[in-house]
Amino acid sequence: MRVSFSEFNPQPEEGGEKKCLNSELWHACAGPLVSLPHEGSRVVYFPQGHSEQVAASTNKEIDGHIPNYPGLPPQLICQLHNVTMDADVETDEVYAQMTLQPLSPQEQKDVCLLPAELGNLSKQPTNYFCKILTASDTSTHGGFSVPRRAAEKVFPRLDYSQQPPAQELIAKDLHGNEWKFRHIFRGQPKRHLLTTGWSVFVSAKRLVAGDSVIFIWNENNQLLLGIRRANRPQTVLPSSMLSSDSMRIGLLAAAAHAVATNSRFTIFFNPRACPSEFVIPLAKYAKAVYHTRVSVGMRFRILFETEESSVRRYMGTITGIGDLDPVHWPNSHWQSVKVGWDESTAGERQPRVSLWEIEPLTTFPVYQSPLSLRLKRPWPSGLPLFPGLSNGDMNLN
Amino acid sequence: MRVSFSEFNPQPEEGGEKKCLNSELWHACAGPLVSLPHEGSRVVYFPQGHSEQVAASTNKEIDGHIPNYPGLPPQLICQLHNVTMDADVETDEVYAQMTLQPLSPQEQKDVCLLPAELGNLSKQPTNYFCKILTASDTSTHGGFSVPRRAAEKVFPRLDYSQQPPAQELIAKDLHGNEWKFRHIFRGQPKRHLLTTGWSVFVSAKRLVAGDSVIFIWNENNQLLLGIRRANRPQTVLPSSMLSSDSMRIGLLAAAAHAVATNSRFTIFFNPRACPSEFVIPLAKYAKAVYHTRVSVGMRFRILFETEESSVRRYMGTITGIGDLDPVHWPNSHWQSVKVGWDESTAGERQPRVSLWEIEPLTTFPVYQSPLSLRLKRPWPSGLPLFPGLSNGDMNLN
DNA sequence: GTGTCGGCCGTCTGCCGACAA
DNA sequence: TTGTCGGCAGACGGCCGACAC
Repeated sequence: MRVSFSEFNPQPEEGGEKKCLNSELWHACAGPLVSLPHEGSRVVYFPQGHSEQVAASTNKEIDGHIPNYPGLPPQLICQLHNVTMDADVETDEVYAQMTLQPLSPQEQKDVCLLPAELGNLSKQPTNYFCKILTASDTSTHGGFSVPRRAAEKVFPRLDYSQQPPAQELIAKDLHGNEWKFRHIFRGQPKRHLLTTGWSVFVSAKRLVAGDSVIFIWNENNQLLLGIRRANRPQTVLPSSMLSSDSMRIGLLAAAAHAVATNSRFTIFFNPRACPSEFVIPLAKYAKAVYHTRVSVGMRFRILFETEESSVRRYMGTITGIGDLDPVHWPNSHWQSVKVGWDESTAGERQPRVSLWEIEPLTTFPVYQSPLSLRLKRPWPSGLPLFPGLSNGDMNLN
Repeated sequence: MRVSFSEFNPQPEEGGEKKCLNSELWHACAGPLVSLPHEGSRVVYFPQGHSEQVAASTNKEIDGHIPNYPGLPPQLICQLHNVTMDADVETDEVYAQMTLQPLSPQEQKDVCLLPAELGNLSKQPTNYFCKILTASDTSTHGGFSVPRRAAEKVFPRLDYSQQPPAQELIAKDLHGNEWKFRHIFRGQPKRHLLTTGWSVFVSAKRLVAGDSVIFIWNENNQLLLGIRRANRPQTVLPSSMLSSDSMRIGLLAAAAHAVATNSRFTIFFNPRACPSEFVIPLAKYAKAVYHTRVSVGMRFRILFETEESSVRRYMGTITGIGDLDPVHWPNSHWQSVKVGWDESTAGERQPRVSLWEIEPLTTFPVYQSPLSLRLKRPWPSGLPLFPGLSNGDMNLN
């Protein structure tokens, strides 16, 4: 039996909208913790974090100093004009392209939060599964063993009156290319397998054991297929196009140029390669910086992604508060919190986080007037204190 | 019979010198027209040409404007501290990494040419061959057919008393990895073939018909093996790391930063992707700009590389002289000569060249005092007129 | 429930000379 | 001189249930 899904909805995503891959598939590949700010909202852009992504991608050790740039503040309030989800042509790794426009000095003074900007939900799809490939899955000797719950939840139901039950699946990858697989339920004990078509997919995508595949059954009755590669540190290779110094200067200069000319600039966000998100919704940022009281010794929790692509909590204690790089990026909120982790396995966890990444634990009543908040150091000049807001105007939650 | 060459010279290139691949192999892959300036010499760097390389590599249409950068002149006299020949890890395409330091304003005034800087020879090796792969060469059905003259010139001589004559060849690729091939002389009529080992090389390097392989028998009795890919314009893909705008700003900012701080910066030169060399020996530049008289209507010749990797002459006529981009890069010598080509097949040839690329044809006595030269427009401010030089001091051939 | 293996075909790889351009 | 092909033998791909964890 041949089951075709594309006939129900002949490529709707290439209709009126811009060419942009399926949002659910993108988020499934990006992971449960990754969220993208909304188009049209205002965000805070951190050149320092952007530099870290480039440094991580070029495999250039940060060696302590990420240079700053004359006239470029450590955080930049921007209008987010455009967000495009896409995937690398070579590796299928997902990335987001964002077009940012720094607010003018006048606009920066008039900042007040809009309710629409509060939403920052990562719409992680539910009708999908993600499996880490085993040696047998990637071997040429056989096919792909589908976990039973996954097959029953995501794949179209087999006709079990057949012997053996089987069907043809057609799945679209991140670039819209279709892949055909024979889905069969056989063996002793019975199990779901993908046989014919699987090996060509593995070799075409150059998958190895440890990489993951993601199948999504989306609302248009289409089967989508993404991949997520295992962290192979040596994969990142030095570009032979531009020196890493030029790249790091380039991203700073592009932002500074946009500030100076009140124009737009474009950045790429690679969720799987990037240590931390460096484009944060303005409301999330403001809430964390102005409405969260932190101090040394305070306990907090944070979310991390597990190897199996689910979410778990880690607990830790704040051990210090201060600039990550006081020389080049003074008065930055980027990873300004030094932390220690509860679990010994957390030795590889980053020793610094940003305020908006953590959830402080308080044992006493939470309610505090925002005006009673005292930052440990003065607010950096150039960023307004939201003068249009008084106590109670910011309904954050 | 197994012939091993590496035993004569166990990895000498990784001894005292820096990790740098074989110069002859690099030049053979780069092509006969590509030359690299010498370490320690002075060069002229053209940000405009560098931008063109990046634009060509990112597949971003130049759309007329390559932005300039405040304080960055269109040509920069630099000390060339370091030249490293290397090859891309993914594609094996050769590139050169150069470390440049702009001369200080004082040094720019004291520029005078040294005899050692005159040499700019491309040491193209002689004991090598380059073959464009046929469909049969890249098919899984068979091996590699070695042209007879090539095998006799480059490969170690076979023991023709054997039936059939055969040997094992070991060749090192651009990264120093060894590849083994069975070299046999058989068939009716007799011909040289590479059989066992060839197909794994083809698939590992992802070679297709039209690509070229290069075998070199170097002075250390080692067999070297390079590849040169056919021009596949769609191969260049948009990087998902940095926007092309950021890259173009970045290379300019890196150079400007080096000028401002009197420090070094690093650039990459991709000879196969780059429209024109943008780091030119100072002597070559000076000779072309000061000692070559050009005018509209003058005939000239120029060298081009043929498909078979040899050199041939093209003839043309100068149709205009002036800035390529008068708005962003005024008073630049970069591709300041508009030309027309004699042959109709030259329609795809670039319509502009730089002075140092062409050889003007004069039917009258060539000797002219350099002081009699008159440029069509004043020398751009900031670049000295070699004040230390008088007629006769510059012995430029 | 699922990862790996032995068994067993069938297809494709890869070496050979024939033949022609 | 060399690009492509038919022929052929062997290797590997790939589908199956067995079996163990």
